[in-house]
Amino acid sequence: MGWKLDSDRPIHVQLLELLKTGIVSGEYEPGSKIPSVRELAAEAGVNPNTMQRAFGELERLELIKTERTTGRFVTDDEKLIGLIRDDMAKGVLNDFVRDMKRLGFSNESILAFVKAGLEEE
Amino acid sequence: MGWKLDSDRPIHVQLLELLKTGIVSGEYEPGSKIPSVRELAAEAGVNPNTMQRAFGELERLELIKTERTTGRFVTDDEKLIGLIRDDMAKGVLNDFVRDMKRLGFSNESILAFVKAGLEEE
Amino acid sequence: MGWKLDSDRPIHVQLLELLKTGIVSGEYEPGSKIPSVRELAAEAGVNPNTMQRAFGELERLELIKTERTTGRFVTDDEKLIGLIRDDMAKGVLNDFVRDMKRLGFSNESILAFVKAGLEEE
Amino acid sequence: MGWKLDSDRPIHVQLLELLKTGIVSGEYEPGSKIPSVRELAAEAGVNPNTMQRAFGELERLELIKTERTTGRFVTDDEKLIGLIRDDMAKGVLNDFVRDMKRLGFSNESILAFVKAGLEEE
DNA sequence: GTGGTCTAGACCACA
DNA sequence: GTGGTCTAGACCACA
Repeated sequence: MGWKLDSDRPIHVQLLELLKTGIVSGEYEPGSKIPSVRELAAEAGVNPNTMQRAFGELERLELIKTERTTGRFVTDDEKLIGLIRDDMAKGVLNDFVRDMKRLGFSNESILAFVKAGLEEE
Repeated sequence: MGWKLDSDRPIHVQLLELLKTGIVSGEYEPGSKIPSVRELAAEAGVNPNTMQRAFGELERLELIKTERTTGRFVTDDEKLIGLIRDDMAKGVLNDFVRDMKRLGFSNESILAFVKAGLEEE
Repeated sequence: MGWKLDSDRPIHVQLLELLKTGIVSGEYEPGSKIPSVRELAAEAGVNPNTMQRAFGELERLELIKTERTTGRFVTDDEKLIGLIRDDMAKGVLNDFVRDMKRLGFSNESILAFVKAGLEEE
Repeated sequence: MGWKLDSDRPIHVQLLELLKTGIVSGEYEPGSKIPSVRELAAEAGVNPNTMQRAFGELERLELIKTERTTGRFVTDDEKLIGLIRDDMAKGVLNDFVRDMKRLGFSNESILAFVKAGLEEE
């Protein structure tokens, strides 16, 4: 997990973003145990309270479940994970399309450009 | 021209980006006159020196030509404009692909996702 | 380093010229550290910003490399240094030949004159 | 005659330089009549007094002679003209050699460089 | 009016 | 300490 934080947006929002990405990308597998708040806070170099806040938001999204005494676990509801993944992807896609249109690209040329770019790799 | 600046990256870099976008998107037409440094600086809410710096960089890219006492003009080299447009687009695409892969998308699924997203509009 | 500046040409251009000369002549050795902007600015009696601008241009020529927080270093690409030295020499030669021709000298007489002048020393 | 003047050195010195060059280069032929002060002053865009001063210095060098009622004439002493020409050339050469040495050139390499440069034309 | 230059001085990140 | 950025404001040449 790369904990690259900037000073622009609230830290807890950035942590949430990173944790969500970790889960939807499969880095933290469905049903698996997540490291403790203290541990992750130390890793990311933030105050445990801030990391705790990000976890609270993760929990509200039902991406993690807390089981007293044993710790926190990634949800095993893979459908939910998929939905959130698609939601995040939609955000990324929207930004991408917006930027391409600013550069004067049409829908068709965007698609062609992506196709060409992916084949090229 | 929307002059949305953040405090993250140097302002002159952001101004350069916006001006480049304005040119490659055709908002500033090839061969046309560009508003004066003072005018644009006031519009963007920055110091004229900072805007001037962005212009210096634009000029090094040969996207504009300066005529003392009359002002600055967008290059009429449309081929060059096209090249730079493609270059910027490549940057945008790379960021997009990188973010999508972080979310666990494969090349194929990225393409499908883009396709679906564009048709949906 | 003699910092003789006139009021004829932009100071930053003159500084660039002097720094380039310092590098191609070997006064600043390949790979060696260059004094800080503030130091050189004080030495030359100019504003640090102006010296910084000259450095920016030096860097664009790739004659120096900047390492944040440690300082700037002369490139160790001796081939490049040689190329730029020859380039500057060509400029000096052209001016010389132009002036001699204005005085009515032919190519042959210029060569003879240089030869005589150099032997004389 | 190109009357390019800068604001750095005294105007009359620059005028003298230009007139001397005109004579030693043969543009103003030995023994020929020179245009009037008024005329030349107008051409160069300077005050006639300033041009007059330059002429006074030219006269002191005996490069021109004034004949009352008929006007001013370039000297017909071609030997003198030659001496002054060489004197000016020496100045030009000295500056050239100084600049080349600053660039790290030795006497031998200067000569070779001049030779190569002249042949190349 | 236009662009170009320069200074003085503040403030930032990084190590 | 290092380099990098930005502002405010003055002044210049040119047409």
